[in-house]
Amino acid sequence: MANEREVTIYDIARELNISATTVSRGLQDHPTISKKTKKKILELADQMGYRSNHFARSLRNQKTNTFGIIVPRLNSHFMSSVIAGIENAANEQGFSLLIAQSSESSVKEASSARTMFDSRVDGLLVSLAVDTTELTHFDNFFKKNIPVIFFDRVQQHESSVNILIDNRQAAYNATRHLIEQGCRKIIHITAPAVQNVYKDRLKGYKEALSDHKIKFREDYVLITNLSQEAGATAAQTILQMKPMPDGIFVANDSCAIGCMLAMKEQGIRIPEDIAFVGFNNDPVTQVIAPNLTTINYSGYEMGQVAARHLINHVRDVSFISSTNTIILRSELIIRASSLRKGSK
Amino acid sequence: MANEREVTIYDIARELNISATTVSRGLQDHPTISKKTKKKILELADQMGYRSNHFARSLRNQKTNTFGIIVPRLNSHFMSSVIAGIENAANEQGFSLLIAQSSESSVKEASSARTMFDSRVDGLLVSLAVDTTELTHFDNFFKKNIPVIFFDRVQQHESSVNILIDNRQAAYNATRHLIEQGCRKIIHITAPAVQNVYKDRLKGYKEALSDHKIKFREDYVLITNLSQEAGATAAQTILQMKPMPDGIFVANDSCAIGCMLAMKEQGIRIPEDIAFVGFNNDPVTQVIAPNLTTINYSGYEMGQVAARHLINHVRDVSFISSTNTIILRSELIIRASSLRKGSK
DNA sequence: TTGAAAATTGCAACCGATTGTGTTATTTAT
DNA sequence: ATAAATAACACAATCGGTTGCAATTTTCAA
Repeated sequence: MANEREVTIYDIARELNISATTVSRGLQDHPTISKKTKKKILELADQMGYRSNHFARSLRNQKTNTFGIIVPRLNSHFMSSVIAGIENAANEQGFSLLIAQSSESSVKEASSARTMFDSRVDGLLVSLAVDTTELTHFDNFFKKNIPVIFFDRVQQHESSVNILIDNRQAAYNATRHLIEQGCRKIIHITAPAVQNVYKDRLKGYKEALSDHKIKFREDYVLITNLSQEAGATAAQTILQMKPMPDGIFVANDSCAIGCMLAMKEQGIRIPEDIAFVGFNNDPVTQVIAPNLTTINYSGYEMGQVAARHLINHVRDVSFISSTNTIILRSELIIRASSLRKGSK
Repeated sequence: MANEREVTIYDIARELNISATTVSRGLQDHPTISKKTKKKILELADQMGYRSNHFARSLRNQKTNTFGIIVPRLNSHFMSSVIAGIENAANEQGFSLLIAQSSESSVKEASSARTMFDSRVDGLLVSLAVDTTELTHFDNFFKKNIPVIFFDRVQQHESSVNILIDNRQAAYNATRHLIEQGCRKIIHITAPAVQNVYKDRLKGYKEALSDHKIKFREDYVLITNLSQEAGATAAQTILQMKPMPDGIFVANDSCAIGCMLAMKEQGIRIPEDIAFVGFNNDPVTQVIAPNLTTINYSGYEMGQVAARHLINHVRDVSFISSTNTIILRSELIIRASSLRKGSK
């Protein structure tokens, strides 16, 4: 079972009695090679089982045909949808993916970025860790003009594109929905306003309140890490408030779930006592009783859009990088957790 | 913002008035280079911001320092844990990861394998798609002696290693638990016995029945695709059985959940009317009411073990490949979905 | 038939790192 | 002090493909 040597363009050239140059050009469909020669090359290449050597090509071209992806975690429905979308668009165009997770740590994020940089990826797709406050660890990329696209959890940077939803509007709709269901004392559970995902959601929440003449209360905003456990902890805090709040808008589903479970355990009725709205439309929202009202948006699509944009950017040198932000659609999905009988 | 040229070993060599050979060897900590020279090289390299060129090195070494991973889906808690584990072990040793998902299609799996092959990964970690019946699409790897490790969803192959849990035993324990809870008419919902994960679970189920003098009934085994929707469909089938079964062992959690939800909707009480046991210990098992009894095993660990094994295999030429199968620990976690009051 | 434009194809350098072999400098032994 | 052994480093070929420019062949109008 000895390793047979790989077939190279030189082997093909020798066989055909032409130069490696011609083979190389023939394989690339270069216009100066005659159709006849091209055909011969292609056929023989196929027959001999030729496969191009990425490294030789990358070494010469200074291009890798690989994108790096850095996400906080892989294990959410949303993120794996995004990756599926990216994969779909990237594979279609012959790009490979190098994937890393930051585990919500900006330190790990920086180290992954470094790895990606050293791997010479042609572009980077990033959703930021929750504690990432600045983007200096991407400076390498910016300096070398390697395109970086941020999605979902983004931050403004002059030389990169952001792809996300209108978090302010989505949060506004969520909050307004709670208000329309008769809620007046509405809690907002979210993460530190470092990421503007959360900043914007808070803004939307505030605006909805204000538009309905409900006074914003600082103590109604609970800052957590949005984990399921954090939801349970928040529940304890909320249950001790007097008077008891009657609505909760949580900035993600799993935290909302944690909160709901803890409340249910205390005998709180949902939505009668407290109505809930989450964010992301994770499948678990349809497992919990009552089903969780939430904001839905397509990770798959976001991934596709991000990848396609990146591909365009890489392919087209003259790509007009005036695009700064791309906003995708999102919608409120109303389920039992927020539907109060006898309301309005 | 012009792209500055990369620093190469030649630049370092010129600066230090030594040869590139020495720089290369110095960087590799080669024994024939004096400590003094090494130190100088390392320092200057660092100072000049040198980073080694993967491609040049790969081209020369015929090694990529990259592993390929192919999994059915990324969006399960289990799989993302596995990947986290792999990432942890691989990064530690300086390996990069190329990740692809087969979406449970052996066709996509084959195409991903091809991509990985063309990318010249040094090794492959695979969890098979549910409909993969043969491994010919990995022949390329086998032929070239590129190590392939299968995990969780495995198939026997003379030249590859399998890493998994004892599915037969786990299923046996799950079924025995149901029997001990007083169940006598126990359904098993699973996938086609193409993957021996499912074959073994079925075997364990049968053995537990037989050991407790319960007759195995062919019609109590429901073959599905194990999706949540399939669980709901299965529920309808089961509800029409007379007499009604009193226990269900499902080969994964999300299908179990789908089934439970559909049953609850029909007013079936769990576990009083029907007891449930799932498989995987997905977080959602602790969201559903009642919480789902399930089989727990660590994806993270499985990933680490798989990656470490692969690294050893790649590093050590003389690695004794007598290892064929590695079995990891698993355990039954008993929760409310199967705990019947008043039973034994 | 001839000369020039157009169409094809080849030469050779280059991308950056690695390594077998040879060379020079330094020790050690005699 | 001199031969022999050892340490430290350099030469040059190699991995496989790409590309500017030159060389050759074909085509076609005059």
